[in-house]
Amino acid sequence: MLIADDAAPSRRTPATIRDVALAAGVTVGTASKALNGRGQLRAETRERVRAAADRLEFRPNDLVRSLQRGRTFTVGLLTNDSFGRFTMPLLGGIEDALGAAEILVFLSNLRDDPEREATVITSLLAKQVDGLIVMGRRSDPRPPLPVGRSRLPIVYANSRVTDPTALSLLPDDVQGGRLATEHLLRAGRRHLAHVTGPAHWEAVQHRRDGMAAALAAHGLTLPEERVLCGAWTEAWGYAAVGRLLERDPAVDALFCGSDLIARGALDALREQGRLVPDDVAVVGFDNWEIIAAAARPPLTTVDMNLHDLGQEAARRLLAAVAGEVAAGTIRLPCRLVVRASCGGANLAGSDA
Amino acid sequence: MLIADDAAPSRRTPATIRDVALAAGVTVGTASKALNGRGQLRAETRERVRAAADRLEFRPNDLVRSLQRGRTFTVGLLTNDSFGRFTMPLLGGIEDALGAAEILVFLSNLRDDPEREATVITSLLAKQVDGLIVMGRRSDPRPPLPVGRSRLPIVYANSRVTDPTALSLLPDDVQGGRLATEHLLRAGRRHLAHVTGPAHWEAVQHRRDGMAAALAAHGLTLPEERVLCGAWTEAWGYAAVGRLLERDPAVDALFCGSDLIARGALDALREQGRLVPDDVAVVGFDNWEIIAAAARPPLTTVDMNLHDLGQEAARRLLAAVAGEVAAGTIRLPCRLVVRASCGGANLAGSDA
DNA sequence: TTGTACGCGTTATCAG
DNA sequence: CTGATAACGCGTACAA
Repeated sequence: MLIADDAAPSRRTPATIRDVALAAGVTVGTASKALNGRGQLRAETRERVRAAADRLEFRPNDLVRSLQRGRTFTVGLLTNDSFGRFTMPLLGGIEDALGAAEILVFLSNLRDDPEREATVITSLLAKQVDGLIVMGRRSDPRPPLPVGRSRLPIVYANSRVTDPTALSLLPDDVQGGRLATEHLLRAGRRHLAHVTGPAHWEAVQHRRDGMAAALAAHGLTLPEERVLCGAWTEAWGYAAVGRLLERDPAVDALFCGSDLIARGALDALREQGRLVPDDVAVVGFDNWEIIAAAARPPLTTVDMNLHDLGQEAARRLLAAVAGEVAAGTIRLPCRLVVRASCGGANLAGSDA
Repeated sequence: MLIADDAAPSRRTPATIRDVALAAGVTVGTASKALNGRGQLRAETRERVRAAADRLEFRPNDLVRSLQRGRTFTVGLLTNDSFGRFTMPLLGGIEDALGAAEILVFLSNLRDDPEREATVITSLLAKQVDGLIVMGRRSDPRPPLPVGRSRLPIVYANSRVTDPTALSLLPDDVQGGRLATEHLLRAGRRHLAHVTGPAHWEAVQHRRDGMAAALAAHGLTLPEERVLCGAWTEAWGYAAVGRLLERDPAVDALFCGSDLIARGALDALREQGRLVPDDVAVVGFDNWEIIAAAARPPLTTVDMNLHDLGQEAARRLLAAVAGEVAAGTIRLPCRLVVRASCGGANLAGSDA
């Protein structure tokens, strides 16, 4: 039964090392050595094998390599961000850090569906991914991933977990809030207000804390009534500014919890006849490029450096794969992107 | 040297079927049968094996299965869309169609970098993906993917290719343009204008053609000067409306080539004191939810059904994997999402 | 310098 | 009913 298969080099099925060996007139073992530069081979033989491999477009099957090495050079990226505006920059950073290592990323949108989550994780485990990077909501900490006893390295990126032994990377929202506020102060503003997202979000609290701290450093306070918590939407930004200006017309600067909120705020300000930045300076948060740059005026905003965060997450994951253990929460600094909504770019520079 | 390994069930390394067999006191082959429901086994044996597998949290290694079956149950998704607003809905659809089959998606952002493209494709091929779905710019057709002679099934989704033997799925922009225009006509408008993206984009031409066709069906024409081609940006939408109203104040309806353009247009209209939808009705394109819904007024717009397109792409890919051959360009219908920018929703209904 | 044989984890076939 | 063995594609000691 085990007659050697048809000698015809059928192009339908990808060439295996056997085909190459056959074509080069050597055995499989020799072909392997020739292609991997191992062992002692006559240069002529090596060349002959290489030529055959080229001709046949031979590509070593990574499944086998993975099987042998016990590593697949793949990682899973789990997200719940259906719009992708957080996923894509992260993915970019991850790919940058992983690309060099020729590691590929399985991306799956869990859509907050625990059932999907379970099946996807099962598949990912079966496919022997080297590790997992988990993104998620940043409001309530999510339960640790149900990976059973598997030793799979996991990094939580831009998401919180209830597991203290887990490693998670988050933007430093406190510092981000400080950054925005200091910029506003440098612009000479003294009556700052804050329009932001739902109060229970940790990020909301942190950004506010950062703002308060920066103000305190200048002998200023952030009165309760100048902090408006609502939703992460344009509509809320618009509505909030209406209320704010009504009860506190002296406000000369606005720190918004997101670019979308800032867009709404800018609209409201314009309609109320307040000039930005002359009357009111505005800083956003997210640096959602396509939104912030198109604002009128273009929005100065805080960038969470998600690309870098992705890179760092991937590096940490690689380290974990290599056996390094780490736990806890790491905060990565944000960065201010100066556009026009706070006045000339001349105030930039003296950032941390 | 080949002493059977330490009997201690070390938890560090995932359990293999050998561990299970050992624990259940059977051979590997029997264990396999027990777990897969194959062959004739005594119920007691089957149960014993299952119990052992459970206890050890045994998970079959997909690498091996893939190796044997010649299929990995993975596909690659290649994109250049760095914002992810087209990628994510597509990914959603793809996962929906693939999820049932327990297929996972490698996502890679090529970033229009041919070098990256080459290495990623090499990796993907090495990892033996079952197929590829390629997204890309829809302006100039991209060259076919450099996959050599490999028989890898490829579907181009929301992107054009120069290869006539390839299969590509695109939104039906002509129909989309018609949809938008008919809606405007139903609203009683007769002086329509079109503000859209760069003239050389095929999508721009198609949407315009659809618009012209719908108008023609009502005995109307689309004069050259009421079509403004520019960029896919808010700023262009804003600027275009300025020009348009100046030279043609009678315009009572605007079909915009994208939601972003529409946002810019809405801003300009508001500032010129034109009421939307009373004075001018506006329809956008993309249904970029977060942008369109937050517009003032909320934007009626054409949805490209990218989720469905993703699903269909995945199904086609699966069919191709199964041996079915297909080529050509398939256009999938768009859908109108009615919000407030054209007046009451009462005009909806009689769509194709 | 090259060939042989084994192992990676699993399934399937065939023998017992 | 269960066990042994080949095979998937490749790398690698070890033998020749």
